[in-house]
Formats: sequence, structure tokens, C-alpha cells
Amino acid sequence: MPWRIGPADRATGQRPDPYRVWLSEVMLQQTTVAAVRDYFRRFTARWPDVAALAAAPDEDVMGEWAGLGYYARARNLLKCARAVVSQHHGHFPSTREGLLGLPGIGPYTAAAIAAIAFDEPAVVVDGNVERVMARLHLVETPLPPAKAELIALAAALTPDHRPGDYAQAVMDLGATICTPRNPACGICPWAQPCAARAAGVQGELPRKLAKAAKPLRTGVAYLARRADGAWLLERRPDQGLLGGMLGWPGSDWAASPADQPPLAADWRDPGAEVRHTFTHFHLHLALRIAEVPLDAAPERGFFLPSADFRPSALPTVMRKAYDIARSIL
DNA sequence: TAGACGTGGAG
DNA sequence: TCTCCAAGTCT
Repeated sequence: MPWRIGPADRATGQRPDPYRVWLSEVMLQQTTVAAVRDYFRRFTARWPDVAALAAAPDEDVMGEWAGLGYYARARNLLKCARAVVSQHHGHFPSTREGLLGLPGIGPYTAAAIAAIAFDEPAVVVDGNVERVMARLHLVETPLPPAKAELIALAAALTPDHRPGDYAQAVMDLGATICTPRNPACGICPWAQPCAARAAGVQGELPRKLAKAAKPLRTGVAYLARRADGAWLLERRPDQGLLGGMLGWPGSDWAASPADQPPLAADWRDPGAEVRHTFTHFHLHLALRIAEVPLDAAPERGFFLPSADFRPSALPTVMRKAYDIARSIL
């Protein structure tokens, strides 16, 4: 993984760059390694250190993050980079407690950075560690109530020697061997002491409380292309869903939203809607598409010139709408 | 403290 | 097609 240093460098006492550790850990929050890899490469190529990132315009960072999800992470990433520069002389705090004070850094990320970048024996507990501990110690209590117990069990195993390598090793074990489904107990180095394995319930742990069903919300989005190729977009407010990202003007997303076009035009119905599922609801988004003249004066949003418009800077639901509009215009 | 907050891949 | 979920944080 591009954010790790090799064993040869590690053997010389070299530490990984705290900036790269921080960036990778934030990207990896609730996100798979496969999804993060290319984003990490693009971010570090464009912004090689925390000072460069802190100096970047908001819209550049949000656009580079587009598609990775949980956009509050990108907003907090910038806040954090700027705080490190302005309040910590451009250096990340080296302790769990110091890191916890920064935006977007919670208990897991603070411990991970402290252990991996600064060799602090912090207790690193993510979903992988929770799963490994629940199985190793046969914890039947469901998550999230079991959280405190699992942290205590993880703390009892955390070594003072090479805590960063230990933390990554347990997370790697969870990601590759002690997986949620069909764990590979036959090649697991902890198969012998594993209580869940002995009881034959390893595939059922950790237990989890049932989640709420996702309601259906609907909405309408308006995609207007001006005669010169510019698209009518708007910047979404910083708070809430897709906060700070570009999007198409349209209705709210609700059980039965009211809607109002952003400008007068001959709106066409493409006959296809966008279906998208967020963490807590399903969305059916109807589309209205129009070609408008150069002097069109929108009541909402702004025309982004085609030379400045990259579909990759849109969140996925907005890019799905764009793909449909482009196919019929 | 429980709910808000994205996405793409696996089964 | 559908559910689950992945290296969580914020409010």
C-alpha cells in the first residue's frame, strides 16, 4: 500500500511520514483499501505535504475527493491541515491526546496515527480489531454495546514494542483472514487460542443489533446545458448531505418534495430516473433536461464553463444524472 | 446517544 | 436485485 514504508526502511528506524499516515487513515474511514488507493496517489501527487494541502482552494480538494463519499471527511481534512499549519507549526501532534483535538480525527484515527507514525503504544480499535477480539474472546454481546468491552480486550493485548506494526498486523488479519464472512481459520495464526473457533461460532461474531430499514425519498434534478456548453450547477451548503459538493439544482429529497425549476426553459423528461442508495435512505431522482440560450438567467446556481467542468468532480448521484443527460443531448 | 453521513464490491 | 458492509466522526 502506497502509504506504508517497506521493512528495510523500517529496520533502519525510519518512520512513515505523519502526513501520509493521517491522509490514508482519514481516507480509510469506512472505506476499502481498493477504493482509497488511487485517491491517495492523486492527493499526494497534487499536495505532497500538509502545507501544500492547507493552501489549496476548498473547491479543488472537494473536487478531488468526489466519488470517495462521506464528504465531511474532506471538509475536515482541510480544516485539520490548516490547523496543523497555523497552530502546530506544520507538524502533526505526536500523541493520541494531541491528535484528538484536530477536526476529523476521532478515537480510532488518533490512536492509529500515534502508533504508526510516532511509535506510541496507543490502543487502535477499528472494525477489524472489534471483529478479531470478539472472536478471539468469544464475546456474544452485540455491537455497539460491546464496544467498551472490546476496547478493553484490545488494550490488554497492545504491546509496548512496535505498537504501530502490531496495530497494522491485527487490522490486516481482520481484513484478509478473520473476515466478516467465511473467515480463513485454516491459515490463521491465532486459530489455536481463538475461543469462537473452538465453539464453532466464528462466522456469527461479532453479533450486531438490527439496523433501521431505509425509507424511500424522491426528488427532481434540473440539468441545463447552455448553448456554449456550460452546465448549470450549484454549490451545496457545507452542512448536511453531500455538503460542500457540486450538484444539480432541484427539489429537496423527501417523501413528497415540492419542486421549482431554476430557470424557465423547455424541460424534457428523459424517461429514465436515477436510483441511488445512501447510508440511510433510497433515492429515486427524476430528471428534467434542457438546452438553453446564451442569455439564460438562472434563479439558482451558476453556469460552469465546459472547460472548467469535470464530471469526476461530482458526487456519484450527480454524475449518474449527468451520464443520462449527456446521452440524450 | 442514536442518527446522519457515500460508495462500490461481494455474496 | 438486494442486503451487507469497510481501517469512523460528528452532533
